[in-house]
Amino acid sequence: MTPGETQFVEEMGQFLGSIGMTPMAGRMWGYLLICDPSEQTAAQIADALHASRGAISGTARLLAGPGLIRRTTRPGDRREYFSAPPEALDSMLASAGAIYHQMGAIAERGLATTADRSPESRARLEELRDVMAFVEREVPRLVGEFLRDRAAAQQGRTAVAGRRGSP
Amino acid sequence: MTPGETQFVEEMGQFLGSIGMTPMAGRMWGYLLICDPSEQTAAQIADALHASRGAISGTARLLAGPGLIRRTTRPGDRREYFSAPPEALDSMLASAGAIYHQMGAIAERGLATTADRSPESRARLEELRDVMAFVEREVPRLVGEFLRDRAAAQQGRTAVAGRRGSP
DNA sequence: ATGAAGGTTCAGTATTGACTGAAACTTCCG
DNA sequence: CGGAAGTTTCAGTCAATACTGAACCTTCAT
Repeated sequence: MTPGETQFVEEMGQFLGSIGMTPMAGRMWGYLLICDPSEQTAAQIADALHASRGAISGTARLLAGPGLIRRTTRPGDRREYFSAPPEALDSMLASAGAIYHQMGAIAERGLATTADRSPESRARLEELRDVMAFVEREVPRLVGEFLRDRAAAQQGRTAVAGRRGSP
Repeated sequence: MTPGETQFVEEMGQFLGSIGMTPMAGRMWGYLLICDPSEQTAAQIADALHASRGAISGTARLLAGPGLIRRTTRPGDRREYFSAPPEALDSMLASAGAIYHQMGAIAERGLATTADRSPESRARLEELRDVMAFVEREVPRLVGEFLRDRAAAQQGRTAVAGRRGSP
């Protein structure tokens, strides 16, 4: 890896580390976003990140859970190949949505346990719950829309690219 | 606090703790969502959460930064009062948006440092950047829309409530 | 079978960072 | 000016946890 790539990987590590994932998860995902070829073995990743195989193993499970990475195998090859698939972004936004869901659930439980309190007292929690419910409902719809549009645009671009360079 | 309220506060602490904030920040915010009266002094909060003054002070700065809590003062009262204002939700969603922004920025820097790589190699990062840009742009718009609608609904409900109970 | 290679698990370590509590600072009152 | 009330700062402690590395398990080739 070039110094710039190392820095990118490290930044992603710090970033995902700061929002609840482990730094190693960020590094591994970051590396899988820029590596060539796009599929890499555990040994290759461990080597590139100067990490132990144990860390890669555990982190791979962590990332594969919410679908951030894909694990593939090849006939006649006992190794596993990891990659950051295009669907990873959907998965990431989906798990972001899960956060809103959790928050809404906590608010709901809070409301249940303060059922006897004054309406003004409960208003804050009610608002929290309502906003979370709205975001949880609408954001996936919005993102789905975007992904559909982008897929269509991609198709168009490919068709144009096919005709490219023909004078 | 009742056991149920304590549990709510603790859940919020664990939750915000798990996504990058400190547990104490979650507890404090949770407490400010359910406390009565809605404005509380640092001493009251420290007492309710069995926490040190120092922790409350530091956490208050942490929460006030992104606007999750409001600090108010009263004439002839040297104490500061903390509360979770209605705008807190906007602020929260805004700082959630900041996360997408950060991610987009990291992707952008990654693209800058891999400028000489093949298009296929950079496609993953480009997609990440594009999706982040889209979410960062559209989600605040969506939320703004919701808040406006809710404000309007609130107004209507208040008018109806004023006529309530008159057969 | 036996061995090699890939993968997982887990006890141990090292580091991080959240919280405490005391001291210092600020602001207001007598 | 002296002091009391409130707040902030910070060094120190303690707990959480991310990572290492060795042992173990599994699968395939010879």
